[in-house]
Amino acid sequence: MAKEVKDSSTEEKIKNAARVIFHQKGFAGTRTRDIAEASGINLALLNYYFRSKEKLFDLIMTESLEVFFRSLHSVFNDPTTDFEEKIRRIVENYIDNLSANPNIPIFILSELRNHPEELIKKTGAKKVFLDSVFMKQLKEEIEAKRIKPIHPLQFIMNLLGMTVFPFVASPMIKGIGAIDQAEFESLMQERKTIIPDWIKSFLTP
Amino acid sequence: MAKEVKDSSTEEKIKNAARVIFHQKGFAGTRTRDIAEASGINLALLNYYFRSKEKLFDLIMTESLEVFFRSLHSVFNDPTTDFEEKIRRIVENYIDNLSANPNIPIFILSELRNHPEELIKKTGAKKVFLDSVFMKQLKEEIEAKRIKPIHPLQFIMNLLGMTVFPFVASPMIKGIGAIDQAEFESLMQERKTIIPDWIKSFLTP
DNA sequence: TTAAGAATTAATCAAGTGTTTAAATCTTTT
DNA sequence: AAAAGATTTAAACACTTGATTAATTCTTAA
Repeated sequence: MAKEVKDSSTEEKIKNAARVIFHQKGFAGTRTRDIAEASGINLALLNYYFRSKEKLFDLIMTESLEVFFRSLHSVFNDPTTDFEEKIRRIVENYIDNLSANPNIPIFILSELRNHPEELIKKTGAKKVFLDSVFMKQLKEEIEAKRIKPIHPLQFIMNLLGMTVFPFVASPMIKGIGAIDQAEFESLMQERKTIIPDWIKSFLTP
Repeated sequence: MAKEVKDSSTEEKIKNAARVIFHQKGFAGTRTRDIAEASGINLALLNYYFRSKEKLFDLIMTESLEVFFRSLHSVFNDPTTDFEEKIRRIVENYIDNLSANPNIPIFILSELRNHPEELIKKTGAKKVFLDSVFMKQLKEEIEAKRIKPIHPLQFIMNLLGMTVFPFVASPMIKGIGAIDQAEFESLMQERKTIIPDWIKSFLTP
């Protein structure tokens, strides 16, 4: 009956440390001893609670995919918002999520090279993106000639590129711009409003 | 005096195999035995020619940074091309380079999280980007009110985001779009012309 | 209170990993 | 052709790493 205590102490401590380190160094770069040390627990407890490094990793990865994809599902499929409004919400939602978890994109994308198929399947990415209300609305807007014709994937690449890439490349951005974390974050906040503006301007006929 | 032979056989074989595997799996995920096997050489030869896994890695990383950054230096600083022309050339140059070396961006960016400072310094990124003729021209265009005002870093993030991100996220793009490598490449070719169009459209006042 | 189960610990194991060694083979020079 | 040097090889070494074990401490239920 130590379930409640467990969830909020040892088990959770391990998971939190694991998330930070996995996000920073990836699966191969992370040693179970690092996780144990960072969470202040005995090495054996990692296997006691999670069976193996890989099981723990899968847990963190599933959670991370949830943050990266699932939070968008509702926005993409909200029937009550129009196309423009969805763009604003997607960008804002993403930038908020990634500001709180800045290492998630590079973590997911770099692990993705090792197991592309299964991870993609896990996300249900196709459902979330291409089969969404958002994409239907994009096509409608194009048919109604309210926006310029564009391949849906080209559009998604622009949207994600402009929104996600700065987080993937943040050390590089900070380096070439000679700015610190605070300035970087402020630029990201600014992007919440200007990315939708840019998108609108290259979509309008 | 076997120097000529050496460069074109064993040493080069190791380097080529190392490049492929490092690009795919990163430093931590690569085992020297994998490199040896992939290049068909005895394990000890890796240390015979390159001293250590880390020295070999540094060599590959330096080369990769060269591809990723230095090829742009001349384009960024060409005084004979105007602002618009430079955008076209940068995008085309990048897409050509990355089509030939699609794993370089995710490789560099994921290794970058471990050693941000030194790697950034190695690239001379600030010189290549912010202090370039290209950025001077951007400021001139803004002052002359020929384009909308924009923070140089915001501009660079859009340019790189739209150009580089698809390569970083290619497994994801292919997954969510249900397309194969050939279709992906064709989309990338298309982007060579449409990215400059998009940029132009959101820069014009 | 005490027995039973859960949680924690230090020590250890077995496999994996980067590297080295010493001998063998090949190449070049005289 | 023989000596000297470069290259290659199989084997081993030293260390790391994920995982397990067996004992100990803590917690809970009767």
